[in-house]
Amino acid sequence: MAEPGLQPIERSPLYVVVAERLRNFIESENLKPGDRLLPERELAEQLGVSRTSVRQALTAMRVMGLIDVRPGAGAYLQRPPADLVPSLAAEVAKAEVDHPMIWEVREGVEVQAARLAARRRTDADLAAMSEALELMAGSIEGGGDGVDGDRLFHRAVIAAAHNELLSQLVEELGDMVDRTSEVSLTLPGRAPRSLAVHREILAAIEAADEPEAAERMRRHIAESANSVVSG
Amino acid sequence: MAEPGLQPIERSPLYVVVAERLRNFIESENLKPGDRLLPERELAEQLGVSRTSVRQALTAMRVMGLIDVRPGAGAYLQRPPADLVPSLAAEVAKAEVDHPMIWEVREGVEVQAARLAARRRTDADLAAMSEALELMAGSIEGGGDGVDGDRLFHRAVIAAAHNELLSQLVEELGDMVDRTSEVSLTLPGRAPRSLAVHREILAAIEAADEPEAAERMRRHIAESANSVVSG
DNA sequence: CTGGCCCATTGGCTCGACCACTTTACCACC
DNA sequence: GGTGGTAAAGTGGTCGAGCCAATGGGCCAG
Repeated sequence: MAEPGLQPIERSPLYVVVAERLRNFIESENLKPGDRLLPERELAEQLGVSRTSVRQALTAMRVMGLIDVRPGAGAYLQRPPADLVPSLAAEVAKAEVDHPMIWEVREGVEVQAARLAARRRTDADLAAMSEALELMAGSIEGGGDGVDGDRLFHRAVIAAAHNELLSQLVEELGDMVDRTSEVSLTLPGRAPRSLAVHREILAAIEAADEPEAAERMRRHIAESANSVVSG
Repeated sequence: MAEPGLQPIERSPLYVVVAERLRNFIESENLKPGDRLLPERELAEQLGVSRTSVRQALTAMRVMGLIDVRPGAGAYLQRPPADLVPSLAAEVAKAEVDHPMIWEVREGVEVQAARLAARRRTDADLAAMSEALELMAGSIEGGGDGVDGDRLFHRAVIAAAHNELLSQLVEELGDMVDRTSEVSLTLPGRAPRSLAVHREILAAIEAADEPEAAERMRRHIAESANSVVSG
C-alpha cells in the first residue's frame, strides 16, 4: 500500500490527452451537434502525434457518445461535451478512501437502507445478516479483520431494504464501499468494535425499530469515517 | 431518406466486433474483477486480426470502465460486463413516479444533501436557493405549478452540500427526480405547500441547523410521496 | 535479507502501406 | 433539365513492422 501522503503517479495515455484536447477544441470553437471535425490526418499533423493515437482518441470519444464516425465522410459531433457529465463511475474510481465525501454518501444511502430494512426485513434477511456476523466474528477470532463478513453484512442490510433502486445505486458505487470498509477494519480495534455495532444494528432491525436502526447505522458510519479520515 | 421498410445497412467497425467478442469471452469464462486478459499480441493472433484492432477494442473497453490497462503488465477486468448493463439507468427508466422506492431513494439522498448543505452553505448557495424560490413563487402566483423553480431549488440544495460524489449520484438519477416532482406539484395544493416547506428548509440551512434541515427535507419528501403514491 | 542488475514480456506509440467507402466533379444521353 | 455513369480526391479502417517505456521475475553479490 502507498505510504500515507504519497500517491501513485498516474500517467495518462496519449489518446486520453488527445481526446481531452479535442474536447476543449469542440468547446472553445462552440461546435454544435452535426458539425464535422477535422480529418484524422489533419488532426494528427496539427497535434503533432501519429494518426493511430488520433484514431484511438476518436474511438474513445465514439464510445462515450460524443461523436459519430462515418467511414469515408468524417467524424461528426453528436452530443455537446457539456452533456457528458463525469460519470459516477469516474467519480467512484478517483475517490480516495480517506476523503470525507465517500463517507457522507455512504451515510445517506446506508442509513436509509437500515431504516427500510427495519421496516421490511424478512426472516431470510435476518438469517443472512446473522450469518454474515458469524463469519465476521469467526474471522476476527482467528486474528483476521473480518472484511468478508463485514461486506456481506452491509450488503444484507441493503438487500433487506427491498428497494431495487437503492440496491442498484449501491452497486454503482461498487468497490468504493468495500474499499472504505477494508481500510477501516484494518485499523487497530476497529474490527471488534464494528462487529459489536453491527450486532446492535441487527438487533434494532430485528426489533423493527426504524429510528434506532437508522441512528445506529449513522453512528457506525461516522465512527468508521473518523477512524479513517483522521487516522 | 430510406424508403419505408428499407433500413440503412450498418456495418460495425472491426474493433466493435472484437470488443463484443472479448466481452462474450469474459462472460463465458466467468472471469472476475482482477483477472487478467490475454496479452494484445495473443489476442490478435487468436482472433485473426491485427494488434491495432485489438488495441482499439481495448481502448473502447477501457473507456467503458470494463477493464484496467496497465502498461507492461496487461489488461485486467475491472468490472464484470453485467455491471455495465446500464442497470441504474434501466431502473430509473422503468420506475414509475408513484412507486414508493423512488421516494425512498430521494429521501436517503436529499435528506443527506440538506444536512450537508446546512453545514457547508455559502452565501452564493443561499442566494441560488433564494432565487429558485422566487422563481417558484412567481410561477405559482401566475397560476403555474412552479416546476422550474422547484427543480432549481432542489438542485441548489444538492450543490450546497459540496459533495461531488453526491452530486454525480443525483445526476445519474437524472429525470427521475424531476419527474416525481412535476407529478407532485401538479396535484391540487401541492405547489404552494411545497413552496412553504422549501422556505422552511432554506431557513434551517441558512441557520446552519443540520438536524432541522434534515428533518424538514425528510417531511417534505414524505409529504410529496404520500400525495403521489396514495393520490 | 536487501539491493542491484538483467532479461523476457507487456503495453504505448510511430510510421507507412493499402483497402473500402464517400463525396465531388464532369460528361454523355434522353 | 434530369438521370446515370465514371473518375479522382479525400476520408476512415485495417494491417504489420519497428522501437521504446514499464512491469515483473529471477539471479547474484554484499
